[in-house]
Amino acid sequence: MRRKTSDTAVDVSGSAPLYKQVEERILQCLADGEWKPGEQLPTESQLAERFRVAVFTIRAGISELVASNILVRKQGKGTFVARHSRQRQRYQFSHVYGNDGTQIFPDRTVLAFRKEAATEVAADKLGLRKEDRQTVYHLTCLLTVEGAPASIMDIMLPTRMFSKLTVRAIRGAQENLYAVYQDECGINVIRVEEHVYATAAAQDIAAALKISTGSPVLRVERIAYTYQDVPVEYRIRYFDAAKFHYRTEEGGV
Amino acid sequence: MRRKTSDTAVDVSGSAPLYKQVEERILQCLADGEWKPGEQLPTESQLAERFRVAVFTIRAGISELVASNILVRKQGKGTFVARHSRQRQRYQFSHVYGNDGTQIFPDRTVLAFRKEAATEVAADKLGLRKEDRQTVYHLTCLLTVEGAPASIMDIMLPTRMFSKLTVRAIRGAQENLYAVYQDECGINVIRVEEHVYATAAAQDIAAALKISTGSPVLRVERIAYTYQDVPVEYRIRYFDAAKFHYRTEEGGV
DNA sequence: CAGTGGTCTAGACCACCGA
DNA sequence: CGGTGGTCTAGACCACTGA
Repeated sequence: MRRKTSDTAVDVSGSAPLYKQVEERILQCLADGEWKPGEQLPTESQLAERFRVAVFTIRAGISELVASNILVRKQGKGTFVARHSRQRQRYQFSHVYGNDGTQIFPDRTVLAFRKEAATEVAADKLGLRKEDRQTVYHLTCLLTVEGAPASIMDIMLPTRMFSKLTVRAIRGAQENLYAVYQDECGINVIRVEEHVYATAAAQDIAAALKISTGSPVLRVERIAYTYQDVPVEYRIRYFDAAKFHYRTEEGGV
Repeated sequence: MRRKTSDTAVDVSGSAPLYKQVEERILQCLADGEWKPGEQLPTESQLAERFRVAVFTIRAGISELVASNILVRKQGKGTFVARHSRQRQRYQFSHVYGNDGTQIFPDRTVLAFRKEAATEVAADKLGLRKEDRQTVYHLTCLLTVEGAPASIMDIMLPTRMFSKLTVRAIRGAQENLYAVYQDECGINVIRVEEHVYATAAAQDIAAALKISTGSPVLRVERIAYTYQDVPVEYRIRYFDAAKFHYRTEEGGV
């Protein structure tokens, strides 16, 4: 009598482990918007009852999502959907550092925000199908550090998903843009993929960064994904290579 | 009677959780060389007995080390110290991709291997103290993909740690150099830190890569660490930016 | 104080491995 | 077949939170 067969919750017929199914179910609830960023999930006991498994099994499922920064546990309070908050873990995905080794926290100035037809490349990166209206919001920003230009940034966002986005919200955002995506559009970025290229600065880039044409720049392309691997943002940033580099870490205790 | 006070194994006096202590203890055994790369650890029951905790607690500790790629579990066989094997997970730390999106698996040609005084930079990166003999093995390799030069690589290794290293072993290695470090010198790399710079190719680099002087190159610096954050390798690679880029991923289910 | 997640135990059965 | 890790249960106490 180890398992019950009349579960309304989890499948038992020899498939994946229960805790994996729990994880999957929770992920589905998140994708469906049942629990939105910042909100509290039911307690572990309640989830155990709902899914008809032991608390341990719920914990195992939640643990995987906590490790992925999708949920956060707060002892004594509850389990919550992670936010790209202004304070905590801000710049979670930022890998660009000053060449003196310090992490940078640039200021953002919106240079342009317009709706336009997606370029072929952008449509491809964002997985926009021909059938869809292939329009995107195109945001161009200048990033500065202590007043000096550090980077020029172009962002493409599918208009279909970001219909509620306003330039006002972007301008008002003090920190992470992903917090804006969450708050304004209910879109939760949970994974990013970055490609880093070394190039010589084209004329327009050089002008924006106030460096000479042809000097080395880092080009950082990013595709950001939400649940179920749906791409939501395509971003290109250029950095003056004389001042900045890209840093990663892998492995470790 | 939840815990015993006469443990020979773990500390109970209100400090870290037992499973963290287990993790720490295992890590210490690894650093001490009690279990070497590829070897099998005692079974979970045996460890539970040795550390005087429940199997669950052992599992929790081991799980963290498995997540860090330091141990591997094989169902039905046992738990083993992870190896930088020739087949599985080879190029665990490699983030360089062809610009067409394919991961590269270059061939390695040793151009030079000599013992020399560490430069100031290298001594710094490798944490060599003034009191120590600051000598390093300096390995220079050419990496090629289908015969075409892809990268020039310089590696600095403290001679004190790598006294058993031979150029023969390096030349004979088909795959990952870290497997050589393990097999020949008993040194286990568990973490790497990389810094990626965009630069214009200097004359010697350009010549080695058969590109024109001043064209954009990626410079990838790496510091590799073993247990307890001891740096063991300082590596610099240059790639033709027209053919290669650097790729990372973060987050995700 | 009650309720939450955090840690831990004892014990069960399962899936896989190799002799 | 016995031994390994993989999953799961039921239940306990602890540490933290906020009313």
